[in-house]
Amino acid sequence: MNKRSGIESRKKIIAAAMDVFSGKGYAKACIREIAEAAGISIGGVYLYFRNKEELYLSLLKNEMHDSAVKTEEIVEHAESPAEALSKYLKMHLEYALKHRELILLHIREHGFVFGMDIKRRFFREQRKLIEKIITGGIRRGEFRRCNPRETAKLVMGSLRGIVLSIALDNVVVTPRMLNEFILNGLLNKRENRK
Amino acid sequence: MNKRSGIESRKKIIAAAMDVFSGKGYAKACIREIAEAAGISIGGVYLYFRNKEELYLSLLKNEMHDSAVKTEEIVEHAESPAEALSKYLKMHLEYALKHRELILLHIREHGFVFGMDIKRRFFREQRKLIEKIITGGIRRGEFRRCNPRETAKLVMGSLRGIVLSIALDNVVVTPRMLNEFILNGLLNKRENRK
DNA sequence: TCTATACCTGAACGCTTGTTCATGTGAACT
DNA sequence: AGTTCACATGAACAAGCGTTCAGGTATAGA
Repeated sequence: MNKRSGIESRKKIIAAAMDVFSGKGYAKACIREIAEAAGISIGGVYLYFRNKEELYLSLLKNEMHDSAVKTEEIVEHAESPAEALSKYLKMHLEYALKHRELILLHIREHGFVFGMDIKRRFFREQRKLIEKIITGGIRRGEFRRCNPRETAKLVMGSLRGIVLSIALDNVVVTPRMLNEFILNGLLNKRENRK
Repeated sequence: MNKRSGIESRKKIIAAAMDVFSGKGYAKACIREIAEAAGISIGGVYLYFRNKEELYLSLLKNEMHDSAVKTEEIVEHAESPAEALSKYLKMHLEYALKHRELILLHIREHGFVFGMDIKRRFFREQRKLIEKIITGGIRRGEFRRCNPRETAKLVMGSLRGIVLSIALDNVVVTPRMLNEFILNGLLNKRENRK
């Protein structure tokens, strides 16, 4: 392992790119800024990544992998569907608070189509996970009857909006609030009006 | 009113810009494409709008006004808070299905900060509207006890995510599904486990 | 018809950005 | 010390885009 290995440089570029892309979006992030943040020359970036797009996609893939591992793990150990969903939501929220980079998966870089397959896969897998939880919850009588697939889509859509609001607009949301909202909805079932 | 009035040209530019910005986002939309779609010269666009940013902001303002008028109207005539919210959600969904342009208000052009005051105002006003509905619903016993302000934020965040999913990813969501989701949440209150 | 003015055009300009490539350097090996 | 090769540099290039501006035209009024 020689001293001037490219491995370190690659890592630096990835870290810098993650920061710049997360903060500025794909369009406004420029390779010069990433290179500078990485302490690498502009031409040096191209020793490791064919182009800007490939760099971005590389980050997406990393992020997706990290995220997927975490969510499966957490949900695997829950005692009930409601708890599983709670943990899922909590994990996602906390991750969003600590890792701005998550928004790369949630955000839709308007006007750019590459990476859509990755993002779609991320959403599909997350949706399936939630669907599974919902289906289990219905079977156990914990969740009301509904179309698990469609409902999972709504949960994912909501989560996306909320994660984006947190990451981009500094909205404050606690896991408990979110949990209450998703699990309980708005109607007052105590009254049992319907 | 002379024949070669600038009024028509201005309208054409606005219509074309709305289409291009909605479809491509701010970064990828270019003045040349807008000019061509409007049937106006590139330099002609600058007779009416000082620059690209001003054009975009002009669209935001129009869209915000249109949207606000519609929502106030609909909610004003509802018989109950639950109905008001249902109508609000329905209107928003249907509008999103028919008018892609709505996403200009919902989307966060990552990396661009102008227009944020407009978008924030839009969100604040919508949130207040929803908060009012929720507060009324709680008072009437229709909605469960919760913090109306925080919950309104969650409703808005969710709606944003869902609208974006519809507009950008062609997710299918019916007003009824959304309504059920927001009003009922997931828990099975029939069981009254808690 | 002439004049003034509002509307209009599109080539040119200047800037930015992604990318390339000629050149250089450090490290390891002989 | 000389050689090789992986890593690295940054000026230069080309393309794209926002914007400008010299020049043109249509319209209305005198």
